[in-house]
Order: sequence, then C-alpha cells, then structure tokens
Amino acid sequence: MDTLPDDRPAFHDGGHEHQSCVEDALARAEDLCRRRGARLTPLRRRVLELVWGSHRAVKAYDLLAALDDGAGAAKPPTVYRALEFLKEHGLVHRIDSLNAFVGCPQPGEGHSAQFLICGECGEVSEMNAASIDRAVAERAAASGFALSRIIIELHGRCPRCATPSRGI
Amino acid sequence: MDTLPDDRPAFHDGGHEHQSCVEDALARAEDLCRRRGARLTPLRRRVLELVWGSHRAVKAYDLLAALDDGAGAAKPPTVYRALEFLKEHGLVHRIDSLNAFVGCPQPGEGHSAQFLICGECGEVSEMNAASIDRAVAERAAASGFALSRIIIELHGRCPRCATPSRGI
DNA sequence: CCGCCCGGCGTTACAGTATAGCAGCACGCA
DNA sequence: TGCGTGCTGCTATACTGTAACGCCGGGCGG
Ligand SMILES: [Zn+2]
Ligand SMILES: [Zn+2]
Ligand SMILES: [Zn+2]
Ligand SMILES: [Zn+2]
Repeated sequence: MDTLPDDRPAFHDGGHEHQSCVEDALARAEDLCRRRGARLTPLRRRVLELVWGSHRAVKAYDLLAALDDGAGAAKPPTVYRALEFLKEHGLVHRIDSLNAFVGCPQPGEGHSAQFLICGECGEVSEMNAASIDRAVAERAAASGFALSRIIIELHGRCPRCATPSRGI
Repeated sequence: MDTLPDDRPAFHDGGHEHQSCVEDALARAEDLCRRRGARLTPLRRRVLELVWGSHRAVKAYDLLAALDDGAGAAKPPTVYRALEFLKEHGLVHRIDSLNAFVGCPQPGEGHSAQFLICGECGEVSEMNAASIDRAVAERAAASGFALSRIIIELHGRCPRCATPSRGI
C-alpha cells in the first residue's frame, strides 16, 4: 500500500538553498545529456536554467521575454524548440492545465509524475506516487484501455499557503 | 478496493444508438437546468447538442464553424460563453490536454472524473473510479496539500482500437 | 402603461499560445 | 574541399481565448 515517503520534500521551506538547487539540476542535465549523446547547447541550457528560476511553472512567452538580452527579441520557435528538446529528454514537464513548464527534479528515470499545483503561490511539486499509478493502471486495464500517457495535475493550496493564517 | 464496475459502459460498440444517446443527454440537461433555475437557451442547447455530436472531444473553433448557419459567422465569445455556462453546470468537461470539450454523461452529481482518451479514434470515456480518487486524496493529504481541482487525463488506445487487427 | 434592471447575445479588437517553412551557419566527416 | 546534419534565426501564420462595449428583450416596481 505505498507507505513509502516521497524521496524528496514536497514544497520548499524558507531555508531552501535555491542557488545550489538550480546548479544541481543543471549538473544532472549535463550529465544525462552527456550519457545520452544529446547536446545541451548554451541556448537549451539557458532555457533550462530559466525554467528552474523558480519552482513555479513558467510560460513559454515569459521565457521568451527573459531570453531577450536587450538587442533583438527572441522569437517563439527559439524557445519552443528548446522546450521540446528538454521535454523529450525528461528535463522539463509541461503542465497542460497551465500551458506552462516546470523543471523535473529527477530526469532520466522512467517516472510517472503527478503534480501538486498551488493556486496561491504557484509552486509546483512533482510526486511519484506508486499508489496512484497502480489505481490508474488497474482501472485502465479493467476498461481494456492501453495507456500511453498519464496526466495528473492536482490544483489546490500547498501546506504553507493553506495552513496557519486566518481562514479565507 | 473499489471492485464496483463502472455504472455505464466505457467506450461504445457498433450497436450504440447515438441518436437517443444525444436526446437523453439533452433531456437530462433540460431537467437539471429547470431544477436549478438556470436558463438552457437555444444557443446553449445547440452548443451542447454539437458537443454531444460525437463521443470525442470537440474544439471551440470547430463548434464555432458548426454554428455558422450560412449567414454571418459566429464569433468566439459566443461559443466560449456557452461553453462556460455548460461547464459551470457540469454539462460538459474541458479536456486540458486537448484544448477541447466533451459532454458529461452524468451531470449534476458531484463526481470527480477521470478521462480515457483514445489517440486513435479520439473517443473520450469518463470514469468515476473511487480507487483513483482515494489514492490521490491520500497522497495529497500526506503532503499537507488542500485539493481543489483534480485533473486526470489518460491517453492511450481504447479497446476497439487496441485489440484485434494486425500489430502496430 | 412606463421606466428600470439585468441577463443573454452580438461585435470589435486584442492577447496569448504554438507551429510551418525556409535560410544561414558550424561542425564532423568523406 | 565538398557534403550532410543539426542548431539557430527569421517571417509568417494558425490556433486558442478574453476584454469591453452596446443592443435587446423580459421581468418587475412604480
Ligand atoms: Zn530550489
Ligand atoms: Zn502555495
Ligand atoms: Zn452516443
Ligand atoms: Zn479508439
């Protein structure tokens, strides 16, 4: 019955060292691409870094604006192609209900992700709950349905935004 | 462990009488709106009927085109407002991963829907699996997350498209 | 009956999201 | 050197969704 705790903390407290959090993510990406023979070009690396700028989901056009280095503004295909590459290699996930992208904390491992999305602070936390996987797989099988892609996006309030303060 | 079968068949066979299927859906909608004091106007009813035209998810701009009765073409807000009304009253669901809408077979009851979406024939089947609900609620609670909206969209192949024919 | 309010609908205009298709360029390799 | 391939850039366009304003008709108090 899946009593295993998540292997990393859901949602980040004040003490979170985001600087190193991003550096680690980029290092994992470099490593994974090297092992796969995929090219993490400067542009792709920069986009990944921007996505990791926060733990919120980032919109493509915000990335586009952020890429604008003062001179000519970047064009949509630039960022969409980088995102497609990152997505193919599991370095980012697309959140369909937000039209936005979030960095994957555990790229490379075949994992079915479920996302907790806080509507208050915007933070997105990725889960890997075997119990949910199992329930979904069972029900799909019971309907004779052959699964290929599982989208689970859970909206609500994260612990920090939900808890103490006054109601409402 | 949720061994209850779904209360309606997932996916439709050749013998499906879609004419009456649509009529029943419209009758349920009329009834539900009457009970709620909501106004199922001719336009809204027509949009609902178009959504129910198939068991696939329908795009807003396809509805728009279908609404065009030869004279002046309908404008986006027309159909989006109708869809918003239908969605508020649970008569249709939005499939976020497709930017499209599908009719709800059981409107009015508080149900958390999971969707099985066939990538081959496009048919969308709505489930109400308590086991999935439960697994999701447990994991969210374990993270201290207060759920408000649960999006579960399962892509793959329906029984008819997956089964007999030659491989591939 | 009159005037008012309000919800539904129509229109214009625009914002936001995403892709097609072609050109230039750098690199590795024959 | 010449070529192919993959990355990036560009223009243009398609697709999705919303803001804001105004008209109209029906209900309701006066
Ligand atoms: Zn961090
Ligand atoms: Zn939060
Ligand atoms: Zn039917
Ligand atoms: Zn199918």
